[in-house]
Amino acid sequence: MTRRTAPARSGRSWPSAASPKRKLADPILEERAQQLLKALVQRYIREGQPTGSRTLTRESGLNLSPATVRNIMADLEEAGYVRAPHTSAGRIPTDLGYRFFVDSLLTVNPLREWEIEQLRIRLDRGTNADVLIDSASNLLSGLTQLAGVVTIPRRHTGSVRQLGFLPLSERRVLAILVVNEHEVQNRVLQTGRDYSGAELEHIANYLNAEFGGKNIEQIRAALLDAMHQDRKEMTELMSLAIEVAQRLFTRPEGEDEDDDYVMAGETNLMTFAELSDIEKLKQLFEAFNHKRDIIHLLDRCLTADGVQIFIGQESGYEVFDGVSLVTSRYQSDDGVLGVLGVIGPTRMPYGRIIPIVDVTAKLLGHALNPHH
Amino acid sequence: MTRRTAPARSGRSWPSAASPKRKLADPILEERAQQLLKALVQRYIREGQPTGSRTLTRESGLNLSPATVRNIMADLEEAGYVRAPHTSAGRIPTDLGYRFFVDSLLTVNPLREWEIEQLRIRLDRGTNADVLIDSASNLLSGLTQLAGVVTIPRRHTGSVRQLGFLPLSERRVLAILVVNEHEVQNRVLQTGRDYSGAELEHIANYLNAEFGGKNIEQIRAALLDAMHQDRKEMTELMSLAIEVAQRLFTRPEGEDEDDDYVMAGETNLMTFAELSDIEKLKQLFEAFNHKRDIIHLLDRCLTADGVQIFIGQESGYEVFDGVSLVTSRYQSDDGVLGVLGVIGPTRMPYGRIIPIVDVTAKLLGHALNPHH
DNA sequence: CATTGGCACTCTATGACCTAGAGTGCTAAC
DNA sequence: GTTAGCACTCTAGGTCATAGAGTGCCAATG
Repeated sequence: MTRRTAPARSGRSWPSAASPKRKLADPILEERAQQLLKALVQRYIREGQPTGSRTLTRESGLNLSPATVRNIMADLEEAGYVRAPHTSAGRIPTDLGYRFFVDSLLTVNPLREWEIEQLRIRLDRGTNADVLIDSASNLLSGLTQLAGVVTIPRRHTGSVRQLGFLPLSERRVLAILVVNEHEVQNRVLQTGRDYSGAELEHIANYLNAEFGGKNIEQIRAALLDAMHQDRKEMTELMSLAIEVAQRLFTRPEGEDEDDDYVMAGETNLMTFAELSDIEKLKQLFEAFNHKRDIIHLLDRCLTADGVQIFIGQESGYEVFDGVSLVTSRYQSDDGVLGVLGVIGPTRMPYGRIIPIVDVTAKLLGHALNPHH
Repeated sequence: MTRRTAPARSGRSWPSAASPKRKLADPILEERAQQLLKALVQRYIREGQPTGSRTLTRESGLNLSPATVRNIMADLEEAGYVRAPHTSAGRIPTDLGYRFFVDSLLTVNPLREWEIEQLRIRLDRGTNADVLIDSASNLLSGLTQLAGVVTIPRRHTGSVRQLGFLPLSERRVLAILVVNEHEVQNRVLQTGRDYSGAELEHIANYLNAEFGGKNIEQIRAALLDAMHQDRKEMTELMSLAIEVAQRLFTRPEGEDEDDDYVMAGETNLMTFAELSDIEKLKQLFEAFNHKRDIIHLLDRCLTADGVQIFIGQESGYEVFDGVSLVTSRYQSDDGVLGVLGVIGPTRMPYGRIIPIVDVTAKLLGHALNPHH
């Protein structure tokens, strides 16, 4: 199991030095406090209800009286790890409590070999990329009974395999770009003058020879170079080709935001008590539809390897109150392709979710490897 | 305003002959009953609460005592047009009541000229079809504060403008199909043997000459014809071309269901009291995600012109309990393209919704006309 | 001096009970 | 055929009492 890494902005650690008032500095007490916190979080994830000191003594395995537990809980509350919904309820974890739990207390249950095998079968190489993305998101949602989300790989990471043109009408040419073996992109170019079929074919040949196998970033760089060369040194064909390629690889205006994601199982979230507030639920679903914020959030996970977790409002978005996100980026041999993950109530079984996300990311990345 | 037509299976009319027990046969009473039903439905759409006899006397404009109204209401209840949630609440309309209301009692408020103008601006010709579809669905949802839905035009209605091939690797050829001026389809063909670029170009030329301008249905028919001709009579080129075209226009297996729709504003439905039952809401949203049933329902609207209305479970789907659908098909000069509409609680202001759907359908159809 | 038993206190959830109000159905009078 | 009157029903909402869970604090303890 890969080590879980905390998102950059919230990489908090247990405040052993920053003891708020009294005993938490004592290593023994601290150990006990951790055990209790662990028991509390686990139980809350299971039952969804506040837990009192009496129950906790039983559950934690520690040999302590309820009174002692009460003292410790008071400390934990002061430190911000737990809170009481009202005076005479038990305690429940805060976001900070969950954070400490997933960073330091969590024991992960790895998937069984046959479960991985199941996943592997359903994420088979050689299937169309779009279908794979869909499958992955459905698998995530199906296995976890939460919402699954997978970002669609960015276009410009793929390498161009082939390039062709098709004259449409005067001054309009359809450019076809085959990326990554299977993926096809089309773009209609308005040209300054007519091009004959033969001309287009020559241009295509030239560009294929020049740029075949490179990825779009590289091609852009090469084009920039070519621009700065003296036109005199080029054949007419070359400069024509460069001009066309320029139009082709310069992203049209509004289209720079081609990021998108696929989500499945959102409806699973409707059954959770913590989201039964319909207004909140509505706002969450609106965020899903809006996509921009979610994309932004997911993009933040592109930088770090391994499984990452956003707990509640840590993400910075209000709608994520009570909601957590477990993600991992997925990558093929060509590099990072995107991010996938699971969205659910903060009270989710992390020990099960994390390996699912982890393995799915790896298998999806593998399945998207360019064929040889 | 176009006349609203009832869906085929529910084209009920007022049972003037089938009077259940007593006075409904009397034309005067019938008239009054209708007026009362109208007042009841209108008020319920506005207020969302059961209405009693006293209120109804005031609201209906009729000069009757509450006691008389009570009698009439009892008749209407027996006939199935209204019902009482409990003994001492007022009455609310049943699905049947709504049906009669929209078929015979409804007065539609046409849109103001400037409202139409607004719509026209936002559904401008010359925009990309996908963007238009999105806009339409957003407009529907925005204007009505309900969920807007637009089916994506079926592929095979468009006419093929151009056709080209791009050799990928040995035995794999990318076929490019330009349909309807702007829309591009790609398909990878696994071929039995290698084809040279020149061969492919010849084939493309032949097929373009043969099939350019025809729509996909026509092409399939032509291909079927060609199949039955004696092979001996064809040049090798022709038979090659036919073979390739066969593969190209024969829809791959699982892909026959390429129907799809775009929905916007589903979240608007979450605020309605009649859907506050979270389990029901969940099922409805699952139906939206599932798509198949919804598509099937929308497809039923393809056959009839004008605005159509499905009220509650009339549609035959349980999830539509308490939910109605107002639709219209939209069409360009080339024929019917698809269906659009609004989904909302049965208690929706039909008088406003109907013209919105009607006008949007017309404008969208117009905007999707092939350019000249 | 950390731990614990004891105790007073607080807060919630639940159910019983009551009442006001809205609306009905029926009957008898008009 | 219509209506006034009346007994009846049902709900929404409020009050009240109670049981139960859990706390915080204090004084006792090993």
